[in-house]
Amino acid sequence: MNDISNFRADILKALAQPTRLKIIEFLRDGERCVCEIFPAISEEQSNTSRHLVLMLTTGILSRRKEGLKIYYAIKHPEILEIVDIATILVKQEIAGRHELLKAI
Amino acid sequence: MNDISNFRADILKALAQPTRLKIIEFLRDGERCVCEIFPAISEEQSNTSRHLVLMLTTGILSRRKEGLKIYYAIKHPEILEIVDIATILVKQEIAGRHELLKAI
DNA sequence: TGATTATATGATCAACTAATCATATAAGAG
DNA sequence: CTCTTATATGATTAGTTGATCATATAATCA
Repeated sequence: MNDISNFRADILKALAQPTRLKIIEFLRDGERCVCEIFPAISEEQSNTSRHLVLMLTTGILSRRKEGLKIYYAIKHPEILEIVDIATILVKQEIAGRHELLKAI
Repeated sequence: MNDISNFRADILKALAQPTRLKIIEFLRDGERCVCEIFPAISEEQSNTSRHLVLMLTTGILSRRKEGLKIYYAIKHPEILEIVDIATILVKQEIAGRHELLKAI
C-alpha cells in the first residue's frame, strides 16, 4: 500500500495549495496559456510557471504547445470532482462551527 | 474565493500525507482508539497523536473519550470519496505512464 | 539578423512540516 | 495514594515548500 499511498499523497498535495487551487479553478472551463493564467490569479509569471510544472509532472495537468504559447489544461475530470467535494466539506465545516457558536 | 480556497487547501493538505492516509484507511471501517491506530500503521504513538490532532482540528476526524481511551473516527463520508478518487487517479496515471513506456 | 514575446529555471531565503525523544496530563485499578 | 496505561505536547532538527529576482531558452517577427 505504501507506493500507492505516497503517490496518492503526491496528487492530493499537488491540489492542496491556494495558488494551485486558483489555477485549477481558472482552468475549469478549458485550457489556457500561461500568459492568461498568471494575470488571472494575480501571481508572478515565474511562480505560476513553477506551480504549473509541478501539477504537470504530478499528472494533474496536461500541456500543449502552440507557437510561443503553452496551453495547460486539467488532465482528468476527477481532479474537479475532488476540488468540488472539498468545497462541500468546507461548507459543512463552516456550518457546523456556526452551530457550535450559537450554542454558547 | 480566497478564504474558501485556503480552507479547501487546508482540508486537502490534511489528507495529502502518507502517514495520515494510512490512518484514514485504517479508520475506513469505523472508529478506533489511538492505541489501536499507531501499531496498525507502524508509527510512534506521539507522531500518530500529532497527525490525529491535526486532522481533528481541520475537521476531517471526530473523537470520543471513553475511560482512558480516545476513539477517533472519520467525520464525513466525503473524506473517503476524495481518497477513493485519488486512488482512481493514481491508477489512471500509472496506466498512462505504462503506455508511454511501451511506445519506446 | 536582432528585437520581442512567452515560458522555464537557477539561486536564495524565510516559513513550515514531520519525526523523534522526553515528559506531562489524566483516567482507572489495586 | 501509588502504579499503570493511554494520550498529548514541548523542544529539537532535518528536510521541504513557496515566493522572488535575475536570467536562460525558444519561438516569432520585422
